[in-house]
Amino acid sequence: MNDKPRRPSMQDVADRVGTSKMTISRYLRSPELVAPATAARITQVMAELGYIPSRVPEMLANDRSRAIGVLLPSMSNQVFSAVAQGIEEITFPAGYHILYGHYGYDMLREEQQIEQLLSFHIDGLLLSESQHTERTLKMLEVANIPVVEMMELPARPIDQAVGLDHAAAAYAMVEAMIARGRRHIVYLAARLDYRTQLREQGYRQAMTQANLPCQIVQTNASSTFSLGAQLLTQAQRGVPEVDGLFCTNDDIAAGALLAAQAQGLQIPRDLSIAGVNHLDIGLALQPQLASIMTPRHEIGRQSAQRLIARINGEQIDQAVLDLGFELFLGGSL
Amino acid sequence: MNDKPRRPSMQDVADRVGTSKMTISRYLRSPELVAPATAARITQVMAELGYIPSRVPEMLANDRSRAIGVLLPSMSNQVFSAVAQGIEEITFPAGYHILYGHYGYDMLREEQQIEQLLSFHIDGLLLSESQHTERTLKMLEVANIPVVEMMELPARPIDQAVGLDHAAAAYAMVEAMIARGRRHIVYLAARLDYRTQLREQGYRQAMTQANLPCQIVQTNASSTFSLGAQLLTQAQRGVPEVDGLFCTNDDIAAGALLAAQAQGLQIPRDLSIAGVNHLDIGLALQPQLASIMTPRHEIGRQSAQRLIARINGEQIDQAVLDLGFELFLGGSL
DNA sequence: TTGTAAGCGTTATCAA
DNA sequence: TTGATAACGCTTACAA
Repeated sequence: MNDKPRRPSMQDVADRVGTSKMTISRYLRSPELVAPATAARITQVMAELGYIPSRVPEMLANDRSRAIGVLLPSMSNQVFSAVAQGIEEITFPAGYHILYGHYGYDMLREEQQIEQLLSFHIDGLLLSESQHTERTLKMLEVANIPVVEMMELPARPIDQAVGLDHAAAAYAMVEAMIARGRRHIVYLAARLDYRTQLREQGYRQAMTQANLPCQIVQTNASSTFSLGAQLLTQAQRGVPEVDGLFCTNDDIAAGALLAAQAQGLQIPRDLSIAGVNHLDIGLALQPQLASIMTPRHEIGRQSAQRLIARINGEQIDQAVLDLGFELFLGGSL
Repeated sequence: MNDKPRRPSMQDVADRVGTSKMTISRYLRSPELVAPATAARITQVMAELGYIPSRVPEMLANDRSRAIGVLLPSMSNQVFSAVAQGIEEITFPAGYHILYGHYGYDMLREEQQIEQLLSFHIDGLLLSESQHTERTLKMLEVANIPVVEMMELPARPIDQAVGLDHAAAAYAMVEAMIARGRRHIVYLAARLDYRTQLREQGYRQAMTQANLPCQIVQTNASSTFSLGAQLLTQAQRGVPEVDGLFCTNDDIAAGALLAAQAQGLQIPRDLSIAGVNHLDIGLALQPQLASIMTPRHEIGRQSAQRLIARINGEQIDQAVLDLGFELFLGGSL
């Protein structure tokens, strides 16, 4: 009942040219092996028909798709769009197509997405997380494709990892706040993913080391500017003497800063505020927001580079690559 | 030379179970047709091997992938992540996998991405733009798959369109500013995509109708908060008496608002500011940012619904669906 | 309840 | 310089 016309195939091109499909195939990979006259006819017919080669047979025959799966936690995170840009700077010239998926910071959805991507026979996989379900690990083991876990530095990576030490970064920032005389620093945490937890470790370590009490305000809600305002209020209620906020990201930090200013507080005189990732919003604020600068673009590039190297069968020297971080102190400390 | 072990196939499962692969295939589609004992063995072996079915043969045999391509302009735009969420609310229960691509607001990259997606035999395509290259149109015609153009209301859609009237929305907002006594309203435009141009039309129409001069400050740079600050400065230089800013999006508007406040200006007393999309940042500002509320989530849902209907061979009643908009006046007018 | 054979679009291999 | 054939993993149609 479905008499939908099929898209033109290599055979259709061959028929019109008056040759076998093998000649068309050959022309596409090594045009110099085809007689110039034939080649000319082929180009013409392909344009006429709007022929687009199918990658599907290659997937079937060689288990190779020239596609790389990339799983991002969200589709509206500037950090990960920078990672994606870094990835494509490497993969595009190398002739790979990227299949993106997102999983909303949810291990189970990550698992489903990986299953989907594997059913498309991807040649390699870039993940934005270092925590996975059992079944994810099993699937990746069986699929036997190169994998790079981005962002963190897992003790035992699936295959390779490229990232930075989030606990150390948090530690450094909180230490800088303490050095400026802040004593009642509260950690504002949202969307309790693993990186948020790592930052909590760094925060706790810095505070404990300075003999200061740890005060954490957290929620599972996802980060927004408004949430930053809410968390500020909660912090002030729980810790009236609060004089510093270390926020798990810049959205929370910016929201808290704007809300504090709306209350009439002077930043940083009355309250120090720091975020993570050094996004553009921090530069638009007055004072500029202190934040941790993360090498996200380079994480994307290095991850893609190392993934493609492994796809090509090269050995890896070191399984985990630490790309470090820097502090931007701005004017809010 | 490449003795990489292949991923387990249906045949591998069959061998271990001691049956033919047909029985495995049958078990996967209609378990009730397989003897319970056999079924039990199959489940067990599939788990042992970590078997994941390949969609590739189906693509080859039936030209059907159960995958839908979605092209977004960027991977860090909250508007489009809401669209994507709306899409998946429909496609996930319907059993479709989404293949995302992004094209950086560039028609040529859109063309390349479409070619890639078609090579994966997608069953349908959702686009975020209504302007395309000639070759894109040709490819889509030949591919003969359903297409929905999201966001705008093209006069002659490729197939179907779901969106809103951006010119009318801009007109309404500028009219509201004029009604509040603003006379020197400048349009701040960044990333000169088609929607930015449509908004310019609306702006011009409202200003002309009120016998006011049109003043436009534009740049091809992509929107950031800092850019909003820069464009404000440019506007002030070009139009010293400026008393209103209509901005092509909330990022620009928020950046301009913060910069204006840093200059000591009172919003809205000295300057009215409005944006587009009603993002969370606008609610965190003081005063809250006037903005155009766009039904992006619903655009995603409706687009997906209508695409799947067409994939299933249903007829379309109306080719273009207008989902409207509302104004949020906030406190910045 | 289970099995056999053919075919989807392309390329590697071998032959002409 | 070009062509014939087999193979990739799975499903449909048919047979047992």
